[in-house]
Amino acid sequence: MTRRSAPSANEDPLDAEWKRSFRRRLLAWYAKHARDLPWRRSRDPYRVWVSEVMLQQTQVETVRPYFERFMAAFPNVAALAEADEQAVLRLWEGLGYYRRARSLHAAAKQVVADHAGQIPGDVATLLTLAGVGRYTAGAIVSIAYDRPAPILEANTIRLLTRLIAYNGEPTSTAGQKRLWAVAEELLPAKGCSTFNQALMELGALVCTPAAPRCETCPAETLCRARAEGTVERLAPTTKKLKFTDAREAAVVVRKGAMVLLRQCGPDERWAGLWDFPRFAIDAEGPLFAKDELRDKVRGQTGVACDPGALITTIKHGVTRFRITLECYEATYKSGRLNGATKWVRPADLTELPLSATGRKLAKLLQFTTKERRNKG
DNA sequence: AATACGGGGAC
DNA sequence: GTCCCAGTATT
Repeated sequence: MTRRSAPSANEDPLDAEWKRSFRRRLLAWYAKHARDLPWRRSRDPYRVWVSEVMLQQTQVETVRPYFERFMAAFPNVAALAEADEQAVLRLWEGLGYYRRARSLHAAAKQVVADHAGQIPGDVATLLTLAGVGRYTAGAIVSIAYDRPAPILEANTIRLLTRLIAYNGEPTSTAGQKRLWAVAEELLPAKGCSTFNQALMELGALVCTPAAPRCETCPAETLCRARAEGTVERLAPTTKKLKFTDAREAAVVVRKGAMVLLRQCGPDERWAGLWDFPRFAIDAEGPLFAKDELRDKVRGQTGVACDPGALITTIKHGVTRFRITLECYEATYKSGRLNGATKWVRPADLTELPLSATGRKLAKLLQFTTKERRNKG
């Protein structure tokens, strides 16, 4: 185990002149290097809020097109509050973490009902909104309202950890506490909107996880880790997770031109989204799975079917699972649908919000068996 | 303090 | 393949 120097050295108040210098250099750098991002074109609190929620654990380039579409469909908080949740989820499809979309929609209703349609401008009130945590609240207060509120997220955790050469675990409770304090201490009295965005931008473009561009960093001579030569030896700012393999089956039950879909319940993964009947399977391979498929489709939908050929196998990762999804054909035999289940024409699947694998399978259904084979 | 929650980009 | 991403809520 490597001996680290005493953490107490990291707890010292930051030098006032050092802080001024850091702020000045950071802002000068940002003035030159800020990216043109759609959510930076105005400080409308609604736009900032939507962008911040979309950006939670999601990369900027991934969010960009989603943000544009979402704002076109729901240009203000009233429009979002009045929207149908299915429409909101459909626009969120592919972005992941669908609870964000449901929370955002619920919070929009909260804002209309409890705050006269005005997005709150203080952290404490923002924290009462669904899906708004300490980071997002701080981001809205600082970026949209240009008022002092610290932020701490992936980019700035890494940046600040290096800047002060934090020698504990940045992901620990103590580490987070310290880094939030640093974020607050660095915050200028004025210009918090630009400052916080600049902090994140520097983390995203220069103070990167791998191969940070220290030679071009405006804070190079102020950075304690750079001075110590520990930039790439500090404790990681993210936790790694181990994957578990899982085998699942999805079943395309056909009844004439229709296929069977079910809506995921509020307490399961993909809550609110639709998917083909889908479940974990124990049996090995198509020849042995039929009885199990029949039983589980019936249990999940109330419908009896006759399972047939394997259509395709889809591999994908979701949260901590590495899933191998076997997709089977089946024909309807009998039985009535239970609650959240319905028959849908394949062409109409475009209107439903589906999981990524559900969408992949839905797209395949547009083709004949022979065309699918040719696609490999 | 640990875990659940998605999907895709970058290497 | 692995790592990571403008986190939040729940247990």
